[in-house]
Amino acid sequence: MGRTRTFDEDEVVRAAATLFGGRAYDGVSVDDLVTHLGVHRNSLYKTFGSKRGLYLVALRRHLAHDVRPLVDALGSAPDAASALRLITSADLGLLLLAAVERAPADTEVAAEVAAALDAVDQAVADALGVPADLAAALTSAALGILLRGNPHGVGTALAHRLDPLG
Amino acid sequence: MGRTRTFDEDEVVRAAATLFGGRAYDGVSVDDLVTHLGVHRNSLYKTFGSKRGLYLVALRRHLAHDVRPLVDALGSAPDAASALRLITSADLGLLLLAAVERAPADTEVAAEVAAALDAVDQAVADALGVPADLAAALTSAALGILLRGNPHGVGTALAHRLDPLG
DNA sequence: CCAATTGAGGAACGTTCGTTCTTGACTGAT
DNA sequence: ATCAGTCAAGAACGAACGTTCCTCAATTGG
Repeated sequence: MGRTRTFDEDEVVRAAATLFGGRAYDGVSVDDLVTHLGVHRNSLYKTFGSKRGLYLVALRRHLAHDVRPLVDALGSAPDAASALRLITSADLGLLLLAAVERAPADTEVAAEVAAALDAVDQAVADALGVPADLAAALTSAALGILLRGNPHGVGTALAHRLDPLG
Repeated sequence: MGRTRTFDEDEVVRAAATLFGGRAYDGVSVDDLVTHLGVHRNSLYKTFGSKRGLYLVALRRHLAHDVRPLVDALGSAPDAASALRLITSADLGLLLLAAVERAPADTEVAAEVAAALDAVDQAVADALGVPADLAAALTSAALGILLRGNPHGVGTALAHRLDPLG
């Protein structure tokens, strides 16, 4: 039944997530994808429908493979400092970029991002036993630290001050 | 000596900053700029050299008109909660977008953004008398809250918990 | 071994991008 | 009144974009 594939679909999605996590959506061209992903144009469109289709799949993979484990780990965070450390040491580049750049222009992306962040908030709230708004604040703070590349372990500095919160 | 301008240069730059603050750099076309700014293509290129030239001027205007006043106000912030409130209620859309989306691809943007954030960090550190890394953490936290649109006054929730810091 | 199906390969599509060119209208100084 | 200089107006440029089409190679079921 037809020729066998020479590319691994999950591998392609993973590489796409890396590319999209590194620069803006419009900064990654289909040529870039074809070149770096080891998949042919035709196969890309046959498999994912469009550039946006591949982006959505890559985003969902990022959420499933990078954010979900973080949420699970947060479930057993003993205090705010630990939670902050967990988030700030996670690889959330694509989520961040999606939130700032794509969500305002793509409601489907916005929904995925909001759901993912809500899950993180919930995990923080449950683990620390703090109100929802404070949990959201902690998540936001961690994202802000990630945004700046967590210079000089800045996350740790805040974490120490937040310990009494737990 | 020549025809008089029919557009106000500062008005154009201000409108450009608004546009660039609302969506990604590549999401704002020159056509968009020409349409919304009341300046003609030719004048745009004559005045700013290129789309990127206009972007840089708009970014610098944003830093001078929106970030600088924030830094000044932070100078007399009595405690961490006040500082956080000041930052989270500022209009920093373009700075945020520039930091996440443009800085990785444009070293000049990266330099402007880094300098601006450093100035905020410094103001926070001076006003509160806290170490540099903690000040940077506070700035980062505020940026993270802005990133999520400060839902339900989340900034305030964190601010109350940070009061003992001041 | 042939027919049917699916992927690979690459050229080509129309559109939109940022930028430039050409033309004409307006202004101030000579 | 004229001339040089600036701006407005919009057509037009080549390049790059996302997408589609066509042809050939490879694989499986009859």
